[in-house]
Amino acid sequence: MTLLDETNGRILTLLQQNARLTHAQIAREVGLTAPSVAERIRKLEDAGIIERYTATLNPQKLGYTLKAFIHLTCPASRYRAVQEWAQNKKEVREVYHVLGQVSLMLDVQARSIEDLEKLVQELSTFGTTETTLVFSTLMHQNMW
Amino acid sequence: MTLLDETNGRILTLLQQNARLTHAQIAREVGLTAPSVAERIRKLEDAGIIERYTATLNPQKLGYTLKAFIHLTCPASRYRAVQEWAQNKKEVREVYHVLGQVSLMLDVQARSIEDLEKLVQELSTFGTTETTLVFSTLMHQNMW
DNA sequence: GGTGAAATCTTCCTGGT
DNA sequence: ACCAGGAAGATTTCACC
Repeated sequence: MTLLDETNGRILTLLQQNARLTHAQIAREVGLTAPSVAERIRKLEDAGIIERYTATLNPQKLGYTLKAFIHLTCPASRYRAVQEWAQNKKEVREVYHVLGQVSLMLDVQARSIEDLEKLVQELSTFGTTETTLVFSTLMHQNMW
Repeated sequence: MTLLDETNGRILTLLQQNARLTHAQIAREVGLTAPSVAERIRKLEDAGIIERYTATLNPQKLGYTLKAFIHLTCPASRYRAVQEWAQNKKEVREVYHVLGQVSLMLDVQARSIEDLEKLVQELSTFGTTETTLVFSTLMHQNMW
């Protein structure tokens, strides 16, 4: 068996849709037994294809009503400082190092416009920022 | 009990770190019994705070060696067409509707530069594009 | 790689405080 | 809201193909 055959593809799709499915439930879907599904999943984990299992929370319900991307242009020597600053901010979801004039891109969420303003102000100490506010997410796709 | 007390916060943190933890394991961590943890999780799900449980796959291991954001400026009347196009593309992870001159922002992955070029070319039929290639992800933060 | 069966653990349900 | 106990079901391990 190759690690990315049809059956494992279906297992990956199922686990992306619901990571708490039991091996028995998955086994029924793909036409195998539970131990055999468990073995396949273990190999996918060992190979690093499955990185982790995570619960996705609803930002709105936690008070984060705004989502934005902040492009930060700053010297590479400040990257570490930005990263350390970001570590303590629940508002910062991800920090990307990107190619081009803009050097860092931050995926952020905020509880209010004032909250967002504060983030941008603090980031301004590192370099120049450009903020793109998100209206809505039109689509989300699974990986497999 | 309020739905977002200290205990539920810890449960949410644990489930974000590993969505496949058993109720018994979580119960040991937070000092409760399994049925009581199960009840709390059920309420968090019902309230929509927990949206879903998902397996996170490693894009690299699936052949997606490139990550990029594509900003697409196009008339609002084309949004639906873009969305339909994106639906059939495994390369497109998310589509955001954003404020400003740029109207849509696509989070994409590609297997090669040629693959990325093809995406950009196809998107060009909807409007003007600007692509930001991602070097690396410096940080990822949990929500709670 | 896969199965089937036994031992162990988890979950689900009920009833009690 | 939480706990305890028991039934039902899931996981894990192992011998076998």
